[in-house]
Order: sequence, then structure tokens, then C-alpha cells
Amino acid sequence: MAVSTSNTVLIPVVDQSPAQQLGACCSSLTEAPISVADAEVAAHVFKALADPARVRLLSIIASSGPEGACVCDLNESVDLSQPTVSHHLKRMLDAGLLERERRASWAYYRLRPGVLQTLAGILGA
Amino acid sequence: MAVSTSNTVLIPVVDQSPAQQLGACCSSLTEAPISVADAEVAAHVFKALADPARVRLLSIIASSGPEGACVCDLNESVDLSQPTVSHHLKRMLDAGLLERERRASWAYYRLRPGVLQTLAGILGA
DNA sequence: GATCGATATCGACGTTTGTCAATATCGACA
DNA sequence: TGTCGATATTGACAAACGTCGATATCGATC
Repeated sequence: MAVSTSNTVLIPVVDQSPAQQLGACCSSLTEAPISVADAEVAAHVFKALADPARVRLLSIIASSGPEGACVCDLNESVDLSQPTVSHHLKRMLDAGLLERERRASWAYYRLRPGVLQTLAGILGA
Repeated sequence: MAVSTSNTVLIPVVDQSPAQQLGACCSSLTEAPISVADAEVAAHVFKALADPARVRLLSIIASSGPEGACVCDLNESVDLSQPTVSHHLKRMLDAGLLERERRASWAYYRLRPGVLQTLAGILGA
């Protein structure tokens, strides 16, 4: 998706997940007023955390280390239907909080490395 | 609101703002799976950040230091009606992210001390 | 006390969201 | 190739949300 012109490579920001854009957007909310565009990006990522089921799913996934957590286990960890769990996982995946890997018939989700640190950096001092 | 019985003082958790409960709930999302109750508290605070207008308002307020920002200025900083700005401020106030102080006819909002650090601590490692 | 300016609340509206049942997809394996 | 189990997608619905205009509240000042 990168557009190459002579010796420069332009990467359309809109093709990146919100959490990816987050890394390059703003240093800290408290340092200076965030721009309207960057606020949009940040809010999109916070939205992915703005639901109890997603917070819990993320915590379970994050606690299961770099190998990730199997959806089959996640389905039983929260009291929600399988499609609903799948929906929440997709939401966090699209936001760039999670990564997915297929192993045989199963899907494993894991935390995207560094994304929580980036988010904390934007919040924290 | 504290209920005093003989020599103990019980503070009902439900009477505290979500951000206040946050301080006493969970250490880190990545350490161990968060409980259902704590996930509810955390999600409530994240919800207060899950809107572009609120992120920007919070950033403007946070950037204006401990003396806070006047609503009269905030109204002009974002392209929204006065009632909408008031609504967003109330949402963050209820979540425990902000504090309000009246000076003469004006209302000043400021960041509740330490709340972003607490939030970052829950996210970060 | 009457007025005025600043902020908050109310009522209404279209949009987004969380949820589920039903169904589709996709890989493994007989 | 056909079946089965795991996960994703679709469609529908109620609830929550963001927004605004109109109005209420509340202090200051005349």
C-alpha cells in the first residue's frame, strides 16, 4: 500500500490501525493540547477499551503471555455468546491492540507488543 | 456518606467515582486477569476518554496546569455547542478524571491529581 | 430586587453500540 | 471428497451515546 515516488515512500496514515497511528501522533496529553486529528485517533483506541467485556478479555489475553490465548478458552472465560466474544476481539484487533494467529483450527490472540506502553505514555506524565 | 459503627468507618464503594475506585482496584491488566467487577470500573473510566471531543478537552485542561481551564475558553476551543461541551465535562467529572471549581461566575476544570498516572499504571507494565 | 452573563439541565433526534440466533467460512482429517 | 469442529459474519433489535435548541439556575452587579 506504500506509494513510492522517486526516492521517497509515502505511507497513507489512514491505512494504519489507530494504535499504529497512536505511536506517531502525540507525546503526552498533558504536555500540549492535542490536535483534532490526533484526538480522533486516541479516542478510537480508548473506545476499544471502553467496554467491561473487552477490558476483561484484554486482561486475560495479556496475562497469558506472548504465546497468546486461544479463543476456545476465551469463550468460556466470559459469560457471553461466541459471536459476541468474536465481535469484541475483532474490535480490539481493528484498533491495533491485539494480534491474531491461526494454529491448526484454533485462533490465538495476543497483545500487540508495546501498545499498552504507548498508550500509557500518552496518558502518563 | 460514611457509615460509622463503633470504631470503624465503612465507605460504600459505589459512592465513589469510577476513577477513585480505580486506584484501589487492580494493579495491572497484564499481571493477572482482572475481575468482572474491576473490569466494569476500568471500562467506565476508559469510556470517559472514548470520544474525540473529550480527549481534546481533557488535553487542553491538562495542558493549562493546576489552576485549570475556564469553561468560557473551552467553549471556543472546540467546535461544539455550549451544552455539548458542558455535557462532556460532566461526563469526565463523574468519571473522576476532572475536578471543578467555581470562581465568581466562571467554572474552572482541572485534572484530578494522579488520575492519569493511575490509569497509566493499570495499562503499563 | 431586577437584570445580565456564564454554566447546567432538559427534551428530542439520529447514530452507534452490545448482544444474540442463525448462518457462513475454513481447516483438519477420515 | 465429505464431515466436523472452531471461528467469523450477518441481520436484527434494544439500549446507550453525541448532539443541539430551548430553558433553567446561579452569582455578580447595578
